[in-house]
Amino acid sequence: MSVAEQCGPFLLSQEVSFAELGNVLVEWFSSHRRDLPWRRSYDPYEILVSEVMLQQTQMERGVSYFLRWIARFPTVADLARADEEDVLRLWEGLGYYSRARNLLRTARCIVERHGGSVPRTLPELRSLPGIGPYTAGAILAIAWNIPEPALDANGERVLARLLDCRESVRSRKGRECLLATMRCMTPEGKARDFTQGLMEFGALLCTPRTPGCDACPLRKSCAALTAGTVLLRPVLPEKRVSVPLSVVAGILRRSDGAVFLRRRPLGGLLGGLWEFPGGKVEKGECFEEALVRAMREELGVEILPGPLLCKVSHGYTTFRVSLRVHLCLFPDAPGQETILGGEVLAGLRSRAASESAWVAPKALGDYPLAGGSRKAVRILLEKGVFSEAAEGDDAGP
DNA sequence: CAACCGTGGAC
DNA sequence: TGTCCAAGGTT
Repeated sequence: MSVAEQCGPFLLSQEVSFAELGNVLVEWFSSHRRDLPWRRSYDPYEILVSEVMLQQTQMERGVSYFLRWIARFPTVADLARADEEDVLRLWEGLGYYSRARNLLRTARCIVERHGGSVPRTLPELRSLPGIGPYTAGAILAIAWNIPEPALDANGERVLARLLDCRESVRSRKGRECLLATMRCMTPEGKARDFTQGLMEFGALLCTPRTPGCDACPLRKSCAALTAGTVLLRPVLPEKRVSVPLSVVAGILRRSDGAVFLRRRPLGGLLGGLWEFPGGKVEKGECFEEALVRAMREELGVEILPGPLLCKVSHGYTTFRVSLRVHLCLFPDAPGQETILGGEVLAGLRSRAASESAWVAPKALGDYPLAGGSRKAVRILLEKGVFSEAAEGDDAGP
């Protein structure tokens, strides 16, 4: 009990032990568990994929991506043989793209260093790229039924409310307190169902805004409910303000109808994804001026700003982007704005090298696109912007 | 420890 | 429409 006293007034009714509360959650899970594809066989590779895929991702989206992924890469060995391009294509739209590249690296490590089977120890799992404390614990508990605590945002919320924990869940003290509580609560031999049950409970009943306290099997033991602080738990860090940002992108069209895409550098924001060229609108600039400058600085081409094709808004963690997509015109080819001259074409090739491609509109779906460009493509295809010119050959990556 | 890395659903 | 938030990890 000293564990809980460290982070809040501990009001748990004295007759009930943590272990018994753990069993209550296991019991609750047995009758409320959702039927998820990886809960059929608890295949360790499938657990690995699902855990990485569902990091910071909502369940419903995760399931559809998971099914597609398993159909394409049924085993670790299949994934280890894959191209990064294929992997990113299957991940497109899920966000946090380093997860996809790390998952591919992890599969290759498992094949090379562990004979193709997912490790069963904490140090081995933690040494794999993209596997942190949560995911390592989740794999041990869910795939192997080994009692290692795996605390995600759902579990943090449930336990912080149960204890009425006043410490921030980001602080070491708060975290240690909740982890210790989770260890105490894990029923003997039931790590798999308890770990999933705690998360499922947080996702379905003990939700952030509208928790179902009336129907909660832990209500008599919940310190936050007694104290009236349920909606104040867990204590989360303050949000940073989201900064508005104006961005412009240009559509370069070749005479055969193909459009120009470039690939973002690996490692940074949206690393490895494709997008229309362009850049930030600096202070004092209008969108058209920024477009001309960006195309000159980044591709070395002189263009005239063409008509506005669409506007897109797109939010990121720390900023929100207002994107405008313009057609690019060429001063040397009046009246032939969709045709790039041979010199311009050669210049583009030498500047952009392998990190760019001319893509037929119908082949745009073959490229993993960054969020803004993906939204723009959807709009432009709906508007029929690309349907005027004849479609040329697919200029693949 | 703080900052960074995406996206879409809920309200 | 805007804000909050999610089955986190890395640097």
